[in-house]
Amino acid sequence: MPELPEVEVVRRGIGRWATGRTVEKVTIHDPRSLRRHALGTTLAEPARLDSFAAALTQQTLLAPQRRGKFLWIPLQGPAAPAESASGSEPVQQSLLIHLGMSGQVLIDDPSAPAQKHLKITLQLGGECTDLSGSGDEGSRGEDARPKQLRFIDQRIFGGMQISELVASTHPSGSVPAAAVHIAPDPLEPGFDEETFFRTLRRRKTGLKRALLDQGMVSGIGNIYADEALWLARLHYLRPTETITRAEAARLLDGVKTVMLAALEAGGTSFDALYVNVNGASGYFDRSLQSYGRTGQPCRRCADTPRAATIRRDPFMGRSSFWCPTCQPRPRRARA
DNA sequence: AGATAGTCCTGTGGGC
DNA sequence: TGCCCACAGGACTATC
Repeated sequence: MPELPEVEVVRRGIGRWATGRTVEKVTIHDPRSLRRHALGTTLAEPARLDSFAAALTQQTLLAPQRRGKFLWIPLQGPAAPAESASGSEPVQQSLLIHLGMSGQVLIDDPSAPAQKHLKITLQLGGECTDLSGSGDEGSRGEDARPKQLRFIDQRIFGGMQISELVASTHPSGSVPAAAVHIAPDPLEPGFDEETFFRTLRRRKTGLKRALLDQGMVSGIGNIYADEALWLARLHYLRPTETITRAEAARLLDGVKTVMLAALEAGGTSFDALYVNVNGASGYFDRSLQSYGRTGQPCRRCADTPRAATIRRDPFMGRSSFWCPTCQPRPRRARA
């Protein structure tokens, strides 16, 4: 399940291989991946899909951005004839991508066979202008060959849409309108711990529910929520209004620790034409401390007199994993 | 405002 | 072997 680290790996991959390239052709293999595109407009279905292709065609892909699990590519139109007469600021559009549960983005050779769950293909021309890639792979000549950006999604919880950029505290200065309700993520330079703490205290809900609320803090999914809570030694049902400043700091520390570790494990794995994603950053199998470890010994208290095994509780239609010794259940629990 | 339930999907795996 | 069903998950909507 792609959470923040996996999305960041994808962002870097797209930046390395697609920045500066121009969309020459858009193919929609499955319109369900555009479910959220042009929502709220009165466009009839065929026109709605056409508007996606039209908004992208001949646009240049600028450096991709991310907030939480939301990924977007700002678009730049063909050099417009002097339009300053109108005086109004042109609206800048972006291609907004969410990977959902099973989304992948690949940069592929056009001749590569279609993947089983291929949903959208962008034919890319031009040449990649990103200079951050290591010089040893992807020579200039290779970068100038036609490529395809492919969106693949087995379960179709993810999708693409065109969304206009609006001013924001995001480091890039803007976010897509369709993602304005998403809070800053803990790895964002402007993330404010004090705001996080105060928002948390004002809530009257359970700690994990708050962590999963993307409007409160973004980028955290079910897996990393459990891992961060384990690291911070906090129970997932702790009422948010009882969290102390020190506990909030510990929690954020846990969130950042697990995300950075996953990023390190997954960030090295993407290679030339395969912008890896799909959750499995390589981190999952090896380093998880609580998630999915039902009945297995907790690695922290294992050698103590109170050694416990990881428990699994049903929670919000999914599961919560926790250690009864390290994360004692509060007297007053709150879902 | 917050809680809850329902919706969108498909592959996997357990039970029989 | 094969069928059925529960389950997994993020984000959004509707309803209370």
